[in-house]
Amino acid sequence: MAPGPAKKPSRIQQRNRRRILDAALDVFSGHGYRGATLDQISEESGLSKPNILYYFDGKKDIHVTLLNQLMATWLDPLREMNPDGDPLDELLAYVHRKLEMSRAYPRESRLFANEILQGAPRMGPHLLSGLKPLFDEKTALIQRWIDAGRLAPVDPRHLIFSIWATTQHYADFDAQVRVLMTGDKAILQGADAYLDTMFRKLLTP
Amino acid sequence: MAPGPAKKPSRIQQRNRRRILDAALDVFSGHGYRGATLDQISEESGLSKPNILYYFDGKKDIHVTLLNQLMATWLDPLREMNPDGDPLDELLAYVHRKLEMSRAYPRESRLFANEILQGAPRMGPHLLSGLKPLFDEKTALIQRWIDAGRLAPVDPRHLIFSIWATTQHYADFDAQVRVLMTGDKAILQGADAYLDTMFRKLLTP
DNA sequence: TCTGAATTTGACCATACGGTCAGGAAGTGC
DNA sequence: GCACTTCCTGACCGTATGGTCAAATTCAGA
Repeated sequence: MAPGPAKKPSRIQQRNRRRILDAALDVFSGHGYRGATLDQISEESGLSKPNILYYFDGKKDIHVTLLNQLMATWLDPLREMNPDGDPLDELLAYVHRKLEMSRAYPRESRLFANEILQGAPRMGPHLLSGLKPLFDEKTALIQRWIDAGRLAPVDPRHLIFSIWATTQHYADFDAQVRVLMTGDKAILQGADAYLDTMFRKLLTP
Repeated sequence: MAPGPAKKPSRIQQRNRRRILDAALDVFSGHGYRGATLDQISEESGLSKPNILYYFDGKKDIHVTLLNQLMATWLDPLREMNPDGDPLDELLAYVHRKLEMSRAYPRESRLFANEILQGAPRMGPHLLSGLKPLFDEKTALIQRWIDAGRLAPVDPRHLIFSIWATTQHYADFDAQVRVLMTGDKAILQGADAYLDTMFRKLLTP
């Protein structure tokens, strides 16, 4: 029987569950759900396959756990956008935070991209219940800023999309970016300056 | 023995190879390379599994064929950027063509995204030999336009990245976009107007 | 140190997968 | 109609995969 949810996890449980999830993040983000195997996760984590299944109810359970963890922190940058701040500053800060996430958590970005790319079969409800409300809230906020003349008039929804697309591109398409930017060490730094210019010009009233 | 490359393909061969590739595009773009199975391609195409292996040398052969076909047409919009045209017009037209590709060939876009996401294991050389030269050529062209004062000064490489990211986003993250834009039928039309504004403001000197 | 619970493992299972093969069905040219 | 090639299929194979289980090992508290 897998450790029930009632009792608090021992130190061993914490350590091994973390190991498994870390290895699984590597494997799932690199091969997609179906392409990932428990044996790979086993090898990468250093735990035997049956032992992994002692800590998780199965492959799907591991994947779902990862996606839940991800959703919990992935939207933080958007959540932090402050209605009382300066609109342009807030949005540019959001772009910056989002790009920083690409740098710090590329595997998480790719895990998410894989799931969406395949039609979000294991995440559809989460998107609707977790992401949609926040998205609606923030697009409404941006619209209010625009109506008040504090931002240039653009469709807030497409604005958010373009921020996500441009920032996540550096993590998700890393293999391509790397080939095309051979020799340039400071890719993300250049991206930061570029995106700042871009969104500043777009949004300045 | 699979049909050799020496003889011209019969009508049956043309039809069945096309069927297989079309089905395979569905399956590969939706599940990634490892996640796709010959049985799925078999069912989707209406051809038996051994028959599929009569036309192709194996799963890998089908995938490679798709990627080659893709590369041949995928870069056309970029290739068409005319050095003698008006810089701003050329770039905005490129954005428009790229977005149109997302609308017309979403499966191809996702096939490509899947491959890059997983580190381009079967496409790395292609990127270097096919994409890199074109990328270098066009970024150099844009830089010349900038040096001549005909475009606002931005990093041409990040400019291209941002065009790819924003346009392909609507195909690759379709599942997410659909959830967040419930009710809006004309998503791509709105995107077209938004991106036009965005890049116009960015690039106008 | 002893004891019961938590942790770990080797051996095993059913299924699914990519691929093969011998032979049958269907075209094609004469 | 006949012969020859092309096209197609059912049955099969070796391997990989997700998962199970009984038994062994380790751990934590008294």
